[in-house]
Amino acid sequence: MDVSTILDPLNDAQRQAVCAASGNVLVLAGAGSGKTRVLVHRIAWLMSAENVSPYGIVAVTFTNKAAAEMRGRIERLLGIPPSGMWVGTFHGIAHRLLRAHYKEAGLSQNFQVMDSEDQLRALRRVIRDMGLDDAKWPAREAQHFINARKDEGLRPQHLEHQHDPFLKHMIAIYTQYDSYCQRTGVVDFAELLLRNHELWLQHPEILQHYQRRFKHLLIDEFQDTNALQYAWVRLLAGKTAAVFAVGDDDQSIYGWRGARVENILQFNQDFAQASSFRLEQNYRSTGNILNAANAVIANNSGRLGKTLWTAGKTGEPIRLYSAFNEQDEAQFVVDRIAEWVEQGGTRQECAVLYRSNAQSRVLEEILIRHGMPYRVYGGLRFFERQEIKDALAYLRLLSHPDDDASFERIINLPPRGIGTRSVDAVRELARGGGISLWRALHHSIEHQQLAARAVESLKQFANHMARMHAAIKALSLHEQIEQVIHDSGLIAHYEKEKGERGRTRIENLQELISAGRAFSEAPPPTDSDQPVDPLAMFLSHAALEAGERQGDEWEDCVQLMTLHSAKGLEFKQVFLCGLEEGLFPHKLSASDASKLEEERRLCYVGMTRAMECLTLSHAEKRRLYGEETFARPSRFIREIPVEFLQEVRLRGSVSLALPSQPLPAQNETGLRLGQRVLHAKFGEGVVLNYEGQGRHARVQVNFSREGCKWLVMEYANLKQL
DNA sequence: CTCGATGAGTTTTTT
DNA sequence: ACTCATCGAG
Repeated sequence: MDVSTILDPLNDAQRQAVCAASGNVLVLAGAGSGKTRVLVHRIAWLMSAENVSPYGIVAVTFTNKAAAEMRGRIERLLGIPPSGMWVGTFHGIAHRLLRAHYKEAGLSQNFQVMDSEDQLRALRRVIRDMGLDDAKWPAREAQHFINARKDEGLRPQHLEHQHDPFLKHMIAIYTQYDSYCQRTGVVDFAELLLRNHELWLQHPEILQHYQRRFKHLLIDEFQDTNALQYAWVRLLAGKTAAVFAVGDDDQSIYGWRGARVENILQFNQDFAQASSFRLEQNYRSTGNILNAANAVIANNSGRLGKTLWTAGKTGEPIRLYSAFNEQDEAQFVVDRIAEWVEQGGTRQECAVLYRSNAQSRVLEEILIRHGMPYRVYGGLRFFERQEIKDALAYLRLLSHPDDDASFERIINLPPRGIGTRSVDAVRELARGGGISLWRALHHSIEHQQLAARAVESLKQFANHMARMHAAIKALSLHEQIEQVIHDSGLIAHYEKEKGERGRTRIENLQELISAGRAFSEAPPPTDSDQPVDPLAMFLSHAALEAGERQGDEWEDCVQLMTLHSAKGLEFKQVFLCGLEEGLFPHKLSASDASKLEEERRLCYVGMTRAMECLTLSHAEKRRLYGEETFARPSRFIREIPVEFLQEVRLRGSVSLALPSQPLPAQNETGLRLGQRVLHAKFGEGVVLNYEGQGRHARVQVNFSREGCKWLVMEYANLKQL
């Protein structure tokens, strides 16, 4: 392949990164600077200029979408599918490895992957079985605790309770939960990675095999890696593989779920002789948008420091609208979109971004009133739907009878006269004998300790499952699914559900059959020498790749989504709504400087989604949790220099008469956000916010001892540290 | 088993 | 204000 095809479309900085001498490379790539492009071209470069076999390359991403996108772009660039190369998510790759080495990893051959909902149900079960009060020990909390520990690579035996009763319980639940998973042959998301990591540590020969094979590791969105993922990369890379990591510290918005930006800083120390490159030329946004975004993010401390620039147009100023309330705000946004469409734009070029999902409702109402089609991202995905999970539970139980969670889900669905009493009896038997519910079911039928009618129902269920098991044995995957959906009685069950809902449920179940057919036509690659059961693979696929959000993609729709889900996307028109203190930055992040910085990065991410036009809005009054709340405009608004802003005023009169009103000046307090200060009485603290000017200026300081306080500058007498 | 009352929680989300 | 899960009564 001609290298000019690879290098010609790149700018200097990109080309330098792509052609960097073989070794560890860190690319700091600002928003819209061609991050994925560099990754893809690097792979092509390795293959053509350095003669690296695709067999020796792994490329890791966070989402299935990103992995699919990358695979597609590699294929387009090379002209052939990159067979032999591993391109996938951390979890997808870990899953593939565990399937190949399930024995050494201590898993059963048909082990199943649990999604978060399954995990929560499992934890509820475990907590109840431990005889704990589930009101006092909420499963959610345990779920967070366990996932966070696993993401740090920690097992219960690594944890110390330090005589803290809370920790003591959490560790006990963690222990019980692990043994529940082991017993029933299920693995949660974090477990995939942790198990894989442990597999490598305990079986150096397996690790060596992969270290010898994979000479090049490429990692996307490196700022989002958590401690375990980082350790996983280090282990796989060993001393010899070359790691090519791409990320942007300014776009780290997942700290709250364990992502560690520090991994970027750590890179140069942990990966020998790493060279780093910066991509700062932006190809997406206008000059005004970039300058404004740069100004906002400049308020964060501890950045690696990048300044985006563009060779493109300055563009229009950023529009700012102060709405009276959230209806007014939504009305404004929808009117601007309507204008855009009138002038020949499309709706799908417009994105309305907000901090929290609850904000979509008012926007939707107004959009509906205008008859303007829209699409809300987020919400349930295909494989997460109730009816789909019901059908999958049948399939899982047939594929893996020890899967207690699936057993519990369908034992009385559709209702078949097996109530809590009977299930409790089966559960008791299972616990006493240390066996699965499925096996306990047969015992309880034989022992006849239950009422005759209950035993009869149990017997019928057991026979029913056995019949289905025999019936689907020789069938192809989609026939198996079809058979089970009908035989299980789920169709009949959901037909009874009245209205639209029942009908869509049935449609979804039909869709599941098609999903099965599509899956058998394009099965994922495997490495196991043993024959793999297509059903087991399909079930893992369903858990690992929950499928698309809602459809309607073909229609020209306005795009509604949270700032988090907008990461990685771009739109000509971006509307950033609800820029109010308390909402964005969110009040739950208000008392912690590092959380505030994450909010600011979120704002930066949102702003840099815009290509041509960015519109900001805030409402003076908003109904929140059923209460009218008044909020000041977000600090992020006044962090934008006024020369890039234009206030939009409606209702005719004022708009032309007054020049755009300057917003509260940049910083009248002489203090920097994040600045450490000393107060005579409250001690040391960090400046979080300020408002007003001159004598009336007030600052918000988070004191390490006294917590958050607003102080009047004139009297506070703060000393800078 | 289904229905309605009651109470808790309500930032962001992928795998 | 609204959703969602759980629980007791019919």
